[in-house]
Amino acid sequence: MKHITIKDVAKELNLAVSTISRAFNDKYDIKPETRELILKTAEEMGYRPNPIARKLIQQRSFNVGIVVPEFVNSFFPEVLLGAQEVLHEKGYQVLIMQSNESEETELKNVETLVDNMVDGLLVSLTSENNNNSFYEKLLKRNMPIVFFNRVAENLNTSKVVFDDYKWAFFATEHLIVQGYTDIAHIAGPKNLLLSKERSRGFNDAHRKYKLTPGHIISCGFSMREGEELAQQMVEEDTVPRAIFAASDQSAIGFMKTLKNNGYKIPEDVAIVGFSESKLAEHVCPSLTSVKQPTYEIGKAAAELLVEQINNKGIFVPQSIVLNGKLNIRESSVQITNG
Amino acid sequence: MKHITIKDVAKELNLAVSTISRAFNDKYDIKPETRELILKTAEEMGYRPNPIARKLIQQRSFNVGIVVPEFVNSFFPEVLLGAQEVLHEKGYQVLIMQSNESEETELKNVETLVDNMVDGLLVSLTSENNNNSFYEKLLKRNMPIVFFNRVAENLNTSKVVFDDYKWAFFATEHLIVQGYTDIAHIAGPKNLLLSKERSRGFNDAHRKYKLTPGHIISCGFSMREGEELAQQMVEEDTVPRAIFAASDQSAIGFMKTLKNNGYKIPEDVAIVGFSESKLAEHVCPSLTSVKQPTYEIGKAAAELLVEQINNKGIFVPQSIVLNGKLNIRESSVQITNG
DNA sequence: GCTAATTTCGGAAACGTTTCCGAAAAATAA
DNA sequence: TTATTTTTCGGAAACGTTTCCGAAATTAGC
Repeated sequence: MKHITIKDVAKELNLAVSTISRAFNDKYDIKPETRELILKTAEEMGYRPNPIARKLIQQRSFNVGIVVPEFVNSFFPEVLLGAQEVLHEKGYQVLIMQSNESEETELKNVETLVDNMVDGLLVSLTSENNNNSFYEKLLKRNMPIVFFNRVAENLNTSKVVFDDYKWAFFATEHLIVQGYTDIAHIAGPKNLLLSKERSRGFNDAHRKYKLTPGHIISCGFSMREGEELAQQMVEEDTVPRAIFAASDQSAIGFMKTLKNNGYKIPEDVAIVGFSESKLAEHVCPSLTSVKQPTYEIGKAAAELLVEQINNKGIFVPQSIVLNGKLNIRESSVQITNG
Repeated sequence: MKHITIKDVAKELNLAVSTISRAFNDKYDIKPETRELILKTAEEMGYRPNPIARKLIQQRSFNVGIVVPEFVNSFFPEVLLGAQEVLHEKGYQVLIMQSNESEETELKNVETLVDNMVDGLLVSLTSENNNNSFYEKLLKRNMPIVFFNRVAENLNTSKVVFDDYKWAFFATEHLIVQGYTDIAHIAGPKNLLLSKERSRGFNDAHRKYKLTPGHIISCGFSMREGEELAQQMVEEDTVPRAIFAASDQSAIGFMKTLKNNGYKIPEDVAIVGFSESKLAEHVCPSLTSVKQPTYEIGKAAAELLVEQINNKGIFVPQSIVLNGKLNIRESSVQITNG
């Protein structure tokens, strides 16, 4: 690929490169007519300023990087949509990388993005995450970073999270109110803050009703892991009367295996999930789930980031906590009650 | 963000920058000991060669750009996973952009990527696509591009596609064989080649059994559009006995609206989808669908691309056609037959 | 020990921009 | 008109690399 450069335009018009540059950068020490002329012939020649060279000289790129742990489920893509909208609006291009739930590739992704001089970073941690010294270093060097959804507790920067505690509480309460007392919690990966928060909500809901909380079983977010857990419980005959799962995926996997083993949902066991995946509404029976404001998470995170970028790293870290909604569906409604 | 540069390392060791550069580029005109020394102190100082400067001088980036029309459904993310695997293996970093099914942002995305000096492009067109002169120009300038899944007929470059014709044929045949004769086809967006191929398969399957093909109704890929279509058919009382939809999303939307209007699936109308979304297996009733080899599509496309990159644009365009599988489920099995 | 061949390194140009400084040109003031 | 201010533009340095060319240092050949 041969790129047309500013020099080509300068030669064509018999002007200095600095003049061409001025025409493109809207500086006011250029005569309007020459500016028009330059812009016109540049357009004709197919010239576009090379952002690589621009980055090098300006030390800023108007690119921001986003790192997500995965994107085969619709959750993160939806967040990305929100982030992308505000970032495009403010003139940033968005570079997306995904870590495949591996901390190692997560770090590589961040390094690539930093090396490519992104102006800021939006990141959601992998479930493997347990060492944040890398992020600490970046933050010390004034790299604007905001974490979203899967955040690290001890990092001193802006974050936008969902109110996991509250909605785990409500989801559990929904089961309790319907008369269930034997409720187990399929928790998320241990090192994630959101797993802890959801477990805490689960426990506190029990406390409110003076019940002793049921088992909390740590589990991954995937459907497969939900299936395996269910299989194990079926074999050990320890299937509880109700389940509150930390993800829709594990909830659905769990439900599927239960159905295959002759259990009826919700008659035999009631299930509620978390995160409102696309599946929840369409699964049989449809799955009660907590809906997170995905799009808004992305928007909020992006807005905090541009603020950080504009303030060149001097800022007060903010934490935004967003609200959700419990969508009650078939999988958790007590039918055989009276 | 202050970056540590090659000059800093040179100063620290009292060497010329060119020497430092040699140490990092494995050239053989450097003494092994000094090389070791340089690498060690560079590591200590936290120096990493700036890829921006590198791109500028080398005119290549070891980045490839991928642009997809959307990624809230799992199809494209899965393709991306495959592409990413082979590209990482070959030393490329992957920059992902999504076009939101808008041709305008698709073009902007491609421009951004080109401006950022990606070495090659993997693209899947938006459903709006109807003008490929931009891609033609790029190809003339020797930009390596391979299209996948949603390709343009008239562009002279490598493509990897699914055998849409064949599997649309099989899917339709599956319905015919079970005794259905009144089959409608919910087709995809008109300007997409894959829509035409799927319609052609639909027609030819009818021909094989000497049946006159049913209605072909053009429709988007989304669930909402499937719902709207169904609603309209219900009101006009033109609901056929069987449906072959060009996407799972539209199939599921269609099915949902039908169910809400008292139709029974598959007793009243049989449905088969296309693309094997995550939903197909979990929906009620579960949806018969054609499974595409998403991961393999990504891998094949990526391999063709690196080949093009290595051959610097001098290559013979290849078209790879991949095979699939029909997953037969509840939504299409004729029960009330005897 | 001397020349010749080889290895190892430094200097400088280049990539495509932006930006600073100063000079030329134009506009204004006297 | 001349002097002064303002506008408009050109030249050159800078960003952080790589790469070419040549010079110094080392090794080999005799």
